[in-house]
Amino acid sequence: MNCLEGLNDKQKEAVMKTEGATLILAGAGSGKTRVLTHRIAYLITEKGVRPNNILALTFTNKAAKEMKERIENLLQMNTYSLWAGTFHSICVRILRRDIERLGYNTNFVIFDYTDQKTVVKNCIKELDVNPKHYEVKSMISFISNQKNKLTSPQEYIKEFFGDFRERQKGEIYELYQSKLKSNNALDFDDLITKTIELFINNEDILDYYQEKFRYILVDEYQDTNSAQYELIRLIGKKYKNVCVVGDADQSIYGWRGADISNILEFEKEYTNSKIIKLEQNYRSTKNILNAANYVIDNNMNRKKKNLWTEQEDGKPLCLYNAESELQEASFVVDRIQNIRDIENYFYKDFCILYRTNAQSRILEEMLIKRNIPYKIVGGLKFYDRKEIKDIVAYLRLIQNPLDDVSFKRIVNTPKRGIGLKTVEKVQDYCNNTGESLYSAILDVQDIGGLSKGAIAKLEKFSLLISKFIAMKEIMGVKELIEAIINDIGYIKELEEQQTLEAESRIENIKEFISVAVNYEENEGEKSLEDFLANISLLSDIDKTDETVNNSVTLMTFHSSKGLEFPIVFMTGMEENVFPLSRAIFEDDELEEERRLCYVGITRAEKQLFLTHTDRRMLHGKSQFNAPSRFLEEIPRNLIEEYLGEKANKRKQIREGMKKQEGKLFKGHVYRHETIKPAINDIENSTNIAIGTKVNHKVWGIGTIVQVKGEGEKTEVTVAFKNKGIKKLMLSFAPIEII
DNA sequence: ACGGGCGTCTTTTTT
DNA sequence: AGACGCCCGT
Repeated sequence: MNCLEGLNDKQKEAVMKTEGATLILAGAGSGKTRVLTHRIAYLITEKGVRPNNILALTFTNKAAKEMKERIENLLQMNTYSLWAGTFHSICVRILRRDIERLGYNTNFVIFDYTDQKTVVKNCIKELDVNPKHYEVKSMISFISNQKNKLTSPQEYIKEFFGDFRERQKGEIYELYQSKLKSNNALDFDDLITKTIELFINNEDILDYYQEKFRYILVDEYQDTNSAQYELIRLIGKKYKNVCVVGDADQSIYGWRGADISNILEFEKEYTNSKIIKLEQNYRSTKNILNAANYVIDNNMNRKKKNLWTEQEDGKPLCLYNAESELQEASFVVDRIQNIRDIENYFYKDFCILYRTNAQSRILEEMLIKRNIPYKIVGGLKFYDRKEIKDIVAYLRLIQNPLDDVSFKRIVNTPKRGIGLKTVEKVQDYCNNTGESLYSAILDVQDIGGLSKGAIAKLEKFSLLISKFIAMKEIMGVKELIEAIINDIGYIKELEEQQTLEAESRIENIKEFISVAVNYEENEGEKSLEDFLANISLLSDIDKTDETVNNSVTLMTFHSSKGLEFPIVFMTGMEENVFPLSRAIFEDDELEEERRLCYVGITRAEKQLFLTHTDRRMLHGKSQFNAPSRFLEEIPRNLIEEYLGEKANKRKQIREGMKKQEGKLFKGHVYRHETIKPAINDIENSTNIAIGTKVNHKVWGIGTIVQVKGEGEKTEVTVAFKNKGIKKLMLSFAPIEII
């Protein structure tokens, strides 16, 4: 076996530079996964490193799994002792061993976003602060930000003691954290920060892992946040054999705390670090790669690099301007069918990308209508379905009886006549004794103020849970789930409803059981806690059904990171959609959108389609958006516009425009162009366009930044000098066009 | 305790 | 458009 076979010089260098810190700047499609796997194989065979001395951090569990499989193929040995996984799953593994040192139990559960919302809501209520001032969503991201910066609630409160609002935010954070602890629960960020805390407070444990993980590899390094950076720094401090692979141009998780400056920090932290650049792209045709290079070049805040390919020019990019999202969907599906028929591609070779999950619906409907098999990544959120969350809540309470959030979810699901008032009384009791809800109802007589009926019902419930806890000891996960469903009569209740919705819920539950079967067949360890951690740490990519074989893939641009497809459709290429409206006025956010666009383009191997529509239903309203600025950033000679048979009229209009403007794609013509109405209303069109200057009776001069609706209902958003942004009904507003 | 109905709000990406 | 929360009647 030769670990260097088939690699180019740079790749070889990256594989062989095993000692010391290495920063691999790997452009899109430059074979970084290949380098990582070969590097690990090289470490094992050539350097005699034992697999259990290697830690590989990946972005999804799927990537970890694939990496292990490839190494196994390369080396013909099993990689059981190699730790490869996401930051989160690796941290769970570490915490399961030693989290007791931090005062948690090793059977802790992981709280997802829904649980976090519940906890934050409780905190706001309990602290009796004005909920208007502290939106749940922004509190969660506030807390997440603090954790990623490794700021404790106490530190935050201390720092902002003088500022009432900030201090109160700190207090919510503090209460949130203590609630998590009393529930014996960790949120996603805690998995990282608690591991760091464990290391910092326990030198022996840190030392153990420093010795264990002598070689560390980190994939998708551009998307790590400061906490993750700190974690790597701690573990790697002793041997400094840290190899990170990333591409700053593909950093798309800034909103989640990912920090590109980690790349700069890396060079500072590891003074003798070696930087290796992989710039040859093996994935895409010249046309596609050029388009990507041109687009990303518009980002000011970036190091130039030269990504090149030996491949042929390939087909030009195909641009399509639809009237509506329906027409857009129908175009995409037409092309898929057509190309598959004529050019020998399979359905699995196609991928449809969009900016937001909400855009998938129309595409799905069209695919169903035309009988094309497809799978959708994310969006669907199988594990967010009520019926699944209910069953999971049972499992969580069984595995961690301190979990009050799950307790409250299921105490009256299915209906047992235990209402809010009763639960509140138990909660009051618990607030005094410090017990968990489940523990309190074990001695339900001790709780004051409950009616006889309530006591009986609670007793029955506590017996039920106790029984399940006993069953857990002797049953596998699948068996346990089936026992629970039978016992509580969940499916029976649904069957009685006899609705389509109930039917699909039953289907989902069956699907969930097969998830458990799968888990028991494939996973080495088979505990309930491991099962639960497993399902909560799955990325959207991990969750997609691998068994659906030959189908078109639909997903967001974000989910597509790290993947590749022969033929890619980038849909919804419109201002306010992509880039998203809120990113347009923020330079940083706009640049991140552009990187996202770059990620999208570079997914394509052979052919790339770009579609945009004149009119799109968004949030229940018709919107007219100009074509995305990213389209203008692609040189015109790389693009061929698709004009279907119905487009003759359109073609004439466009030809006319071309003559007028001289060029269609040069400069920012589109954005200042009159909003194009749907063809049939052309007679009714007005001169209102984005960029039009208007004079308002009261507010003076302003610029139109958005136009929504049509006809009498047209609503314009105008940015006034010094007066801010106002929404106006065109038909009533006292404005005139300047 | 529970469910229906009405009004309000919000609009991203996710481990 | 859709989710969510609140209120009221049973």
